[in-house]
Amino acid sequence: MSSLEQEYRLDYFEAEDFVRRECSSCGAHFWTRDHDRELCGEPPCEDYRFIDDQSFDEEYTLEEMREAFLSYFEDHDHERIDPYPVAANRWRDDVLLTQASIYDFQPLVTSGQTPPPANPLTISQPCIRMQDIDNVGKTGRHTMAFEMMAHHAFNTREDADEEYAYEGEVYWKDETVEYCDGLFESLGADLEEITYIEDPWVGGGNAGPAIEVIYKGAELATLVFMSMEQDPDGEYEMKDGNRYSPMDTYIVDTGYGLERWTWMSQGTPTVYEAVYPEMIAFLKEHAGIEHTDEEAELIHRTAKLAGHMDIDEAEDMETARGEIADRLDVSVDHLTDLMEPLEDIYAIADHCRALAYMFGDGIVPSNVGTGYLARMVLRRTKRLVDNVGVDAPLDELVDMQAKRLEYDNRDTIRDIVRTEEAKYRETLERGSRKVEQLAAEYADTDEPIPVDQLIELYDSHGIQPDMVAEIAAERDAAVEIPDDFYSLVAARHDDAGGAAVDAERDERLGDLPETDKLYYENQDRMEFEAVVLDVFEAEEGYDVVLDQTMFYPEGGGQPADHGTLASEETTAEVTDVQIEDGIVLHRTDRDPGKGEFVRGQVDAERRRRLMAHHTATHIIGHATRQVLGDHIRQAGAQKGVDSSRLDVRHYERITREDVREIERIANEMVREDISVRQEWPHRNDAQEEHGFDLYQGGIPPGTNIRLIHIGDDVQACGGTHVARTGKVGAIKVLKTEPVQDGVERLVFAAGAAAIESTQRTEDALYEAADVLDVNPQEVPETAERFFTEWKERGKQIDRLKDELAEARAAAEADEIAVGDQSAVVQRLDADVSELRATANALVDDGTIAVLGSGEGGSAVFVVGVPDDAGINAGEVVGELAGKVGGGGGGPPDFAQGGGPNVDALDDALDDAPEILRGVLNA
RNA sequence: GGGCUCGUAGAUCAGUGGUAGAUCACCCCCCUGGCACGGGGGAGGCCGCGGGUUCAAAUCCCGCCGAGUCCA
Repeated sequence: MSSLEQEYRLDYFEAEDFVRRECSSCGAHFWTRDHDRELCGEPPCEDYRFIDDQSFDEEYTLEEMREAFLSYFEDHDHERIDPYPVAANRWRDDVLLTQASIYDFQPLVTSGQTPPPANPLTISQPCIRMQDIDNVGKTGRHTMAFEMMAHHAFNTREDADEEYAYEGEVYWKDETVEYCDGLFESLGADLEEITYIEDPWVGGGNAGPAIEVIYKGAELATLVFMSMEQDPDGEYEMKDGNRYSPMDTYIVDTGYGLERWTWMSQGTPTVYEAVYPEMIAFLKEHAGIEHTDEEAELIHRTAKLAGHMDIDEAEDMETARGEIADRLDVSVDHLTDLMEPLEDIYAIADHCRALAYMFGDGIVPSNVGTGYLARMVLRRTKRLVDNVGVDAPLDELVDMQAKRLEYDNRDTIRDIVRTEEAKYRETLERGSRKVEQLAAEYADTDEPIPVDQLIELYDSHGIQPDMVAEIAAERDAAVEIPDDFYSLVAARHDDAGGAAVDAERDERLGDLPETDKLYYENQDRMEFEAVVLDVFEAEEGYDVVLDQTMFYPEGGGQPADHGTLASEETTAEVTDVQIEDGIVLHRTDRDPGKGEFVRGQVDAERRRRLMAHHTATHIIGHATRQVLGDHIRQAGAQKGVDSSRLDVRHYERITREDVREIERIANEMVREDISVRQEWPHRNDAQEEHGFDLYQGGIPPGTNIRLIHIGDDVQACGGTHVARTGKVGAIKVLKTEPVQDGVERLVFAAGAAAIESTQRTEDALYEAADVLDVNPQEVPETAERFFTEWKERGKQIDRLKDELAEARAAAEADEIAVGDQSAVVQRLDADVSELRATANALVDDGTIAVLGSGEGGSAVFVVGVPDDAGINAGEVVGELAGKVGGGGGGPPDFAQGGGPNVDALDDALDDAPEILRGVLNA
């Protein structure tokens, strides 16, 4: 094992006369110009020393600091790059939110498959980190939403075996530290105060040496030198216990917290007051928070110690607050009363900024993925707003941040917030009713509401246990919340994850050249000639590799082409086509023979339908965005021969009116017969010109990417398309359905399939009209009338049955005596409800009723007994039913039963008087 | 993507194999000068849809549709 210590002995440190020291408090190693320094400088080893103090030459606003940073690096040969969305799942599927600037370049750039947009580059990337959520507002420095300013350089080793999308070294550790130092100097910082702490970094399968940069008690930057990857045989063991070895690419990954730097320059009590002072002032005013001079002074003194209110470091919040109160010599209660409303307000401002980023970048609230995170943040914010009593609507608060961040979809953002708030309100109302019921149930007992009830309320109904306690208290019911509540919830979600292992692939594939893709050269040609390079035997049939092909392999939601491969001797059917590492595999039923010349013929009708549907998918997406708003983004798509579907992110159900409008716009695009253009620009140029919305179906690798233009609509797309929109013929939306909360599916048909589906719908309508014997237009009205009449008749029949039953009961039936009571035993073949009604009528007259029916292929009994007759109807029915091979039962005064043996019905009824007497005597 | 909860009158819900209920809202009547309240009466249900088990299913089982919620 080798140590990383050597990695930190930089020439720059040497030249600038730094010394390496060990912190006397935490033991960390750090570099400093101050040769007498004992402490590393980071809380909890030291307090904040910049509050109410001038730490740079000037005070900066957030915008000014961002500009100062970016222009410093521009002046030092870095290219400025526009920020990426906060929804990182738009270009990678391993994470949900952008948590650092390097996320923008993972995995394609960091692995060397794709060139960076510039090298070196500088950026200020909005980020959202949920893991610090409990610290937000309390420490004075934690935020959920922040901008990570950064400078990145992407390097490859001289002796790298493979080729990468960038070459050689731009710069490495010495220059990185020098830039950082230089930035401090340009702002007028006291360089003696800076400490560079050695803190190796590990994450996401990569690792490397790293340096934390501390100034006056605050961590202002992290300089990461990503240069190793996980490797069981690696020479370095890192703090996660895994082994790592050097990689061919090595990357400068820095992070400078914009908010911290701004705060440092201003020396305000908290970062929040430095970053969005107007919003804090607004919230204070609308929550009615005012402070005396004395209180304001105490808040200032508290702020300098707030670094200790870190739940990751402190045992718990109350203890931490207590320690601070001790040091300030005030009572904990006083301090808590003073600080808590402020902490809530800080958190609200921060959360609103996070929400503005999320909704501004097109995240739609949902029960899954990023949408779920957005929902959680919104609900948490709503609770804080209600808790501290801010008398302004939440959508206005979020809008304040959206305006500051210069989003232009602010109306949609407000709409989403309002919709989501309403949903939350309903959830709360539903939940409150449930809790009130439970509370009422347990209020009478001495028992508290059981924990498993609390878990269910949270897990299934979204009600926080403290909310349960609040409501229960009003109903005088007790609640005990266990400390490990959330781990109990987690225990209900035990995973039994089974990962399927892919079979190893034949090595021969690796030696074959990439297949020439003729389907991009001419999307209308269906015939071609090729040489069979190799044939693999598959489980069913063969996988044929050609030097070139017209067959489109399954991908981008477009199914594979079908067709034939014909050689001199044989014709093979192609039933599936896949692509692996650029090599197209044709699945066939026969072996065409390695080395043979073959003539390929693509099933033209199938391909034309798929092309029409693929082009139609782009058109429908474009039309949907126009109708529903710019936030509309593809969440998935599947093309087919008879219909296709497009899943889009949207926060409401798509209405019938929306569908009509989407269809209208889509078909207008078809009628305009717009040309469908493809091009292969450099990815950086494409992204520069069209932005991130290019990547509706994911981000393709490579230096150049394929774009499909349909009028204003531009998408990165690998599928095959018709040449002009007119070829699509017609587009018919067949239905819309919710796939999950926040995702709506549009199912539609194009071209011939559109006509066919319309015909099927019409056929159904005509058939219905035929049955009702009316015109198709009259079907809805007629159906409604029939349905109403049908219900009326049901009621009429019920009434008549009652009347009939009474009439039957009143009629002179053969009464027999059972003890001193009379009974009627009768067979009347009618349905159960009629028997019941008759029995009820007889019982009302004070007569025991034993009725049997053989209708419907089985024997049925109903036995009714007047009150205090001394006969259990259930027992009678039981015995009767036994005689027809079945069973029965019911309450003592009214029982039903039966059995399959209808032939024995009359005999059973003959025995009824005896049974009645027997039961009476028992 | 996975787990859990729920679909019964216009609304909110009870009913957990044996005659579909309550409260509010609605309609009519009584009480009142009028309103609120109060009293009496009435109307309103494919018990989400489809299958299965059973003599019998709102109730049990399976599938689907829909709503909600927690987790990744």
